Amino acid sequence: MVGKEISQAVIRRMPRYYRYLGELLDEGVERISSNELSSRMQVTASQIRQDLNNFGGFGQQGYGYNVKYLYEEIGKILGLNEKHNIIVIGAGNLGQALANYVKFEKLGFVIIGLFDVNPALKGTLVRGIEVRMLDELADFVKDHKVDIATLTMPKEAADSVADLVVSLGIHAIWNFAHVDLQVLDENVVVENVHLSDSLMQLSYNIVKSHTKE
Amino acid sequence: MVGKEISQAVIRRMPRYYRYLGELLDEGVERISSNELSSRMQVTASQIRQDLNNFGGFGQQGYGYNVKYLYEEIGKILGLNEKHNIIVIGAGNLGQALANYVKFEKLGFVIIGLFDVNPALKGTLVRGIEVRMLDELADFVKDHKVDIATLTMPKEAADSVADLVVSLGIHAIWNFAHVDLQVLDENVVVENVHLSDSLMQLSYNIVKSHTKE
DNA sequence: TAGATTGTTAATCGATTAACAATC
DNA sequence: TAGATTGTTAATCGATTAACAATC
Repeated sequence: MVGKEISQAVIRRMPRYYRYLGELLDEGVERISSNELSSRMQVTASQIRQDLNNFGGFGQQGYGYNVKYLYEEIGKILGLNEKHNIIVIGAGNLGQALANYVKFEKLGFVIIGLFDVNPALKGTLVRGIEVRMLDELADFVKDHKVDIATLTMPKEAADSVADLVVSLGIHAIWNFAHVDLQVLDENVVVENVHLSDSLMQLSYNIVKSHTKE
Repeated sequence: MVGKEISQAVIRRMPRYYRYLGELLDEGVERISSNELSSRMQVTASQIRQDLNNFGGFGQQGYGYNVKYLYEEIGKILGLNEKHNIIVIGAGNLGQALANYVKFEKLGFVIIGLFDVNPALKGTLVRGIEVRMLDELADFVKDHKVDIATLTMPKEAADSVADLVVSLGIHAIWNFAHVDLQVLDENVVVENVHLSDSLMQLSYNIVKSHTKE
């Protein structure tokens, strides 16, 4: 059954709600109204209520939202109630940086494997994880549950690696390669992080702010 | 003078146009119609024409767009005709990974300095750039033109470092710390890269694709 | 009960798509 | 000139905001 489709605009905001609720929880705040949250987050209270009601009625009239409950519910919506095993393909600087990120693990994303094609890296340890060669991936996937494949290799190689991971049954790709992956399989979800696009957007805004003055 | 405001939705698409036009240029394609580009990029031809016409009439009726010309014009819109000097504050794994990214340099973004507060890192060389201590930043900024400060430190420190760089006259921040920076100065532009938000969005889509089946 | 605040419907605003006159 | 394709206006669609009845 397919529920009513929730727009990407809403989904992009959910992690931010999750973060703010986490902070409130740390501060010991027990309940919060859409109005208070609104002034903290600089979004309208109306949007908060609309966004949340895409997923269910988490609040209570006259009371507001219970912080802990809402935090946990959003966590579930985002799939954070389950562990996700991640592999990183491309053990260069970025791949290693990602493997070293402790924060991800706190959210339930555990990096269990690092792969590369460069024989010089074989066996290198990154945060206790040894770098394997890409041709060992098929065997690795047989022995380990892999939920997400992170791609950090140069763009020229990205499409063929994406094909490989999909053929091995991995259904989620976190793509840092600067291409639009040609993944035809409908069941594969792809999330792109295009760092140079982000830098160009910043650069655009710099130009704009100069012409304003 | 302030021109009509161009929406963020449009600006987010510009780097993608730039990328596709670069590819066409490499392929030796001289001209392209909004229709051909449309089928390559999987967006509507109408949107392409609308987007471009926010910035000017770059095409020619009956002909289409000259690839080289349009590529260069979008480059100018994105500020890529000028070099940008970048410093990275936080010389941990991510900071070092960013400093090692050759791709940015090709786009005119040159990393000229690396800073940290950890004395153990002092003097370490990353791609020929030595890591300096954060208290040397004020002097560094006097001697070097710094266009963009990249923040990769833990979120707890991000706000005070943002204040520091702004007080030193840096007007653009590329923020990787997982907070919404409280920069009050209207003239400072901030671009956020929230990697864990991205991972959570992926995770959401994984959950969704499972419930669909 | 009265007051507060949600959940939800209606109104507005903005972004995308369609259509077509202008023009190369 | 005829054909092609832009630039731009008009129509549609979707997302945000406002309003308010439901209800705790």
